[in-house]
Amino acid sequence: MSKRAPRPAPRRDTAQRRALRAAIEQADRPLSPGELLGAAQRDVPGLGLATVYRTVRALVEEGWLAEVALPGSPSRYEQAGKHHHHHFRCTLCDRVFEVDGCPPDLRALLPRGFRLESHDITLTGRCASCARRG
Amino acid sequence: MSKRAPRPAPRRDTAQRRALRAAIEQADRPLSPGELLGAAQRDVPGLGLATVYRTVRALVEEGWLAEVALPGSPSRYEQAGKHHHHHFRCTLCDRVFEVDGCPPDLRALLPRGFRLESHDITLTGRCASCARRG
DNA sequence: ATCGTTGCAAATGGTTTGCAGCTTA
DNA sequence: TAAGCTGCAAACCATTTGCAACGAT
Repeated sequence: MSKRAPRPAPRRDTAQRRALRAAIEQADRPLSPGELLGAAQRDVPGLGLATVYRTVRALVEEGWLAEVALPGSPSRYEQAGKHHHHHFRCTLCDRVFEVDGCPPDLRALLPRGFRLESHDITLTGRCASCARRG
Repeated sequence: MSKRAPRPAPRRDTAQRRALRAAIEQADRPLSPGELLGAAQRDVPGLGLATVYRTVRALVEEGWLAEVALPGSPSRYEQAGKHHHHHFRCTLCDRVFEVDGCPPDLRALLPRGFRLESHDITLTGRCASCARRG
């Protein structure tokens, strides 16, 4: 039998990874790679975008981070393991926020014979601060 | 006052555009640029991908075509003007299908102060033919 | 001293644009 | 003919990868 992917190589504890984990833990919303870069560069000024992508990928594989894929906008990332929820994207500031709750009966929308595995709901509009200003 | 975008330049009726419109009209589901290229090349073998993108954009601006943006997958395109609906993407064949209906009360999910402008729901799983086969 | 990790730059994949020639009107 | 179109190749943007230097263990 073929060998299973043996478990991602052991990880080292570097300043870059510590800074990225901290940025995610301190964020109150999912962050894009660019936002992560900016936040983590406060701790590690030389940090490069490639490292952000590599670390994000490693943290996702590790199960610590979750990708938030959005229609027509680059993915954001948030800590994994939260309860089921969806997202809101502000058309003005382009920030993404978590929203609680989920409509029931989504399975009822399915055409006959289709098998539902998951679903994504993205609300779009103005976040509270942008609604106030504009 | 500044001049409004004056209405997209007049359009010419070319074989490429006829082929693309026909492909969209005959499709029973939203198509990706690649799918459109394949379909339209049956009529216009020399058709290039750049022309597909340019034409798609023109048809969208014209209001005849609608973009179907999806989380983590390139956009598909469908005729505009259909009644409100959402989409299903098959994880096996990667085709996208229209699904009717829409859960009520989405506004109830909004955090306080947020203003809702639109929403997208993407269901994911196996389409009928892929569910059967696998 | 290893060997994973990093930054930089080059490579991707999907999409857009510049340009010279072609075509519609 | 003139302007809009088209195909091709180069440019773009977000993301990934090759590689030599770096640094955690």
